[in-house]
Amino acid sequence: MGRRKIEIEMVKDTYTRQVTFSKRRTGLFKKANELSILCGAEVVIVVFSPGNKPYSFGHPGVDVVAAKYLQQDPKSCDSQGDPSSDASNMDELNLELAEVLDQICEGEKEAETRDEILKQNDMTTLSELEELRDSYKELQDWVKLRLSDLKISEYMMLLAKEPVVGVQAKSAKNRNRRKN
Amino acid sequence: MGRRKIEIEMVKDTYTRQVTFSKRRTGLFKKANELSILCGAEVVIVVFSPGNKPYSFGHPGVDVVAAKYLQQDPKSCDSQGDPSSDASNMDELNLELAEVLDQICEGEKEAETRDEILKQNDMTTLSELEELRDSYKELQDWVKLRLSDLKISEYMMLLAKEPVVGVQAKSAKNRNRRKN
DNA sequence: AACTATTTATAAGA
DNA sequence: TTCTTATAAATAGTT
Repeated sequence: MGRRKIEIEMVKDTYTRQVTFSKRRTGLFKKANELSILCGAEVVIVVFSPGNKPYSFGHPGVDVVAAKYLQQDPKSCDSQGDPSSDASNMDELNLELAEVLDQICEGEKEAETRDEILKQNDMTTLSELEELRDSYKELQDWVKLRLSDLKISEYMMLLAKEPVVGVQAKSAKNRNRRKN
Repeated sequence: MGRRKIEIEMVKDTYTRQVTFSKRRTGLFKKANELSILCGAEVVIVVFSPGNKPYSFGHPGVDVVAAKYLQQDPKSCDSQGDPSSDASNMDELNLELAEVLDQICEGEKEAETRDEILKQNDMTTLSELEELRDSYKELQDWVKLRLSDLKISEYMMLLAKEPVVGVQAKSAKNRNRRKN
């Protein structure tokens, strides 16, 4: 949308890239603001500049949006990546969070199914006992795996920055992944 | 940018508002994608439609960018659209998250303890069976509770441009979905 | 879902 | 960085 048409690819010149970022970030936030007003929509944006500086936009208060987001069923969330060209790779990345949440929901359902089975059986034979033990261990493994993933990918980075009383040392121990 | 100029204010007609939302959300995500490619920037967007459906965009990935954002010094973040932010409360958020993390670690340790016990016993008596069952159910409950916390923590971090007071470790109560 | 008259965003230049 | 402006891109109203 300027004097010349440009290809959508990394701007090579550093200076030009900075300028482009500033202009387009401004434009993006403006669009977000208009969207929220025109449609009564709630929007949150977080952007990192090429120089790794963070910028954010939020309307209305982020906490309000957060509260709402928490009440959604993860499966109902649409997630979009590159709207035009080679989107396949990015769509995958976009769906990361949703997939994790999906797994969580599935795991919950599985656990309840097992629970139901337990209620209906008398569990007096040894074979059943072993089945139970297997389920139990399976559940444990699932918990450990999921916990490790989430902790490492989300929590540790948070805690790394600003020291949190008492927890850092403890969590550091558990940081070692249990070998997959 | 259309046949006529419009004022930036809530579109009154419901249908028109829906259409406008769809068009503009698409445009917003496209712009975000272009920004990320042109400038090598990282972007995360979360939007709620007027019908309260959530949509999200993220490059390279929602969780990655969110985690990175939280690494930053809150005070260095530019914020637009909601100027009423105060980074000093970030500590509180961190503390809440720390509590959750703490509980997770403890629970994990408990689980491992149980695992050890299981390995050392032969589990042939009925009483032991019942113990196992109790442990199993306890673990399940723990998972359900902890999972809720994780979800909340995750989202809070995603959306935590502003410190959100009270990432309750007990908010699991409010999260009764999947009831079968 | 398409179409297009206009408005809006912005690339290059200053 | 800020402004100017020619041009590309987005989109409001229409079909």
